[in-house]
Amino acid sequence: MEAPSLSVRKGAWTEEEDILLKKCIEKYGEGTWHRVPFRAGLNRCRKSCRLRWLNYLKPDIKRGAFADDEVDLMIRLHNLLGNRWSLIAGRLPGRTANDVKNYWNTYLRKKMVKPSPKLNIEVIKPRPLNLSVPLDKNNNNNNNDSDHAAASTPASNSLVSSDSGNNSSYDFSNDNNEIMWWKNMLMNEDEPQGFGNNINHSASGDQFINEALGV
DNA sequence: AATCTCTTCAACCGCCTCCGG
DNA sequence: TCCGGAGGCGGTTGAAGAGAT
Repeated sequence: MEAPSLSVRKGAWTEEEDILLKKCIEKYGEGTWHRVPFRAGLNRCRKSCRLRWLNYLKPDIKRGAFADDEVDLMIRLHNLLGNRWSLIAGRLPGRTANDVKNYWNTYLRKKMVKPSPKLNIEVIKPRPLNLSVPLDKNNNNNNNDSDHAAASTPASNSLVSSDSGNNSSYDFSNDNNEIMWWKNMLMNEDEPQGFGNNINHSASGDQFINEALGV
């Protein structure tokens, strides 16, 4: 619960507040959000500070319209994960969960007027598949198929290659299982039987992600 | 030009999970 | 083991701008 401090400020952030928050994060780093309002001299709650930073002020945030390949990837991930916006955003470098959620609710939900049986997903429990095909770092196993655009896009590069840049997505370079799982999922998303067979539906997506991230 | 309606997206709210004491 | 605080997430709201009438 928030400390019922005398009238914590709400609503739109001012430029001045943004500057204060930015300076504070630059100085102390992210985290310990409960201390941020005090450190920054802001009359805002910790959640508001965190949200403002993550959704707007963070330097690597990508602004502007979603590219076709980002949308394609988003749809595929949504088919796999459901409304797990933070997980989806984690695979879209520079995009925030809020961006993804807003985009989905604004544009894509309209298109999915009635959820097809395929979209009526029970959230799968992602886990690495045992693929015998070695993963080519250039992802050339199936890249002749235009429908697999996601696998050759900058966004998805973070899925299949070492992503040592400063974006916030997970660096999969040390986890071939993770790489292969995602690769397989994205490529076979049109063929439910393609990924359903080897999946243990007893675990949760979170569990998988945690395992994959080694947490 | 004025008013109404729709769209967009930043921000808030409430809940859940995790972790340390 | 229990409890409280902090972090994080998804759903929802509402203000502002754009477009339509």
